[in-house]
Amino acid sequence: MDKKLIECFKVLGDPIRFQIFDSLKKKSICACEFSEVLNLDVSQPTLSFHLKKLRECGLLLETKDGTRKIMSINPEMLNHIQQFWEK
Amino acid sequence: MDKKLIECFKVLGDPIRFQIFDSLKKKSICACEFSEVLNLDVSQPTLSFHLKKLRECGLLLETKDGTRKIMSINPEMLNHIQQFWEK
DNA sequence: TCATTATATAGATATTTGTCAATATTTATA
DNA sequence: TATAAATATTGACAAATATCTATATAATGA
Repeated sequence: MDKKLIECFKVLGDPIRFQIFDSLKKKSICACEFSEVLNLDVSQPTLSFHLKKLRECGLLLETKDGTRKIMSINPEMLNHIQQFWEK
Repeated sequence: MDKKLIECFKVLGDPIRFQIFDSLKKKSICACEFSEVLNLDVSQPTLSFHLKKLRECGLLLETKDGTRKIMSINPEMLNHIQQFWEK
C-alpha cells in the first residue's frame, strides 16, 4: 500500500490544489502569483496552507528567490505517479 | 478545471478506497469479497459507503449477479486519468 | 535601521468525512 | 411465502479539513 501515492491523490483532490499543480505543468511560478494567475478567491494564509500540503506530499519543490518562493513540480514524484497509471 | 478528475483523486486519497481500486486492476471481484481479500478492518456499511464513492465518481462499474455486485474498473475513466498523467 | 514585500503560523470555527450500530431493501431459493 | 444472503440507508458522532483574521517571520532595499 503506497502511502505517498495515496497522500498525493488526497492532496490533488482539492480544486485549488489541483489547479495549482495543473498550472505548474506548463511553467514554474512564484507563490505570490497563483492567486492572480488562477483567479483563486482565497486569502494568503489559505494559499500558503495549500502550497504546504503540495510540498509535504512531495508533489512540489520550492526554490527561494529573495522573499519569493518559486514553486515547481517534483519530477521524481511525477514519474512515480505516471508509473502507477501506465498501461 | 476538470471536476470529475478532481473527484477521482479525492476518492483515491483514502487508503481503503485506494486498495479496492488497486486490487481491481488485476481482476474484478464481488463487493462481499473485498473485506476478506484485502484484510480490511471495516464494517459492511463502511465498505458499502466506500464502494458508493468509487462508483459515484465514475472509477468503478458494477454488474449484478443475483444478490451480489461485481465491481470492476471503468475503462473510460481509467483512460481519462491516464491521459492526464501522460508525458 | 526602518519600511516593504512575501510567506508562515496560531487560534477559532464551520463543514466535511469516515465510522459504527441498527435497520431496510433486494434477490434467490427452500 | 418465509428465510437467508448481499447490499444499502439512516442517524449519530468523533476526527479531519479548509477557511478566516490576526500576527509573526524572513529577506530586501532605501
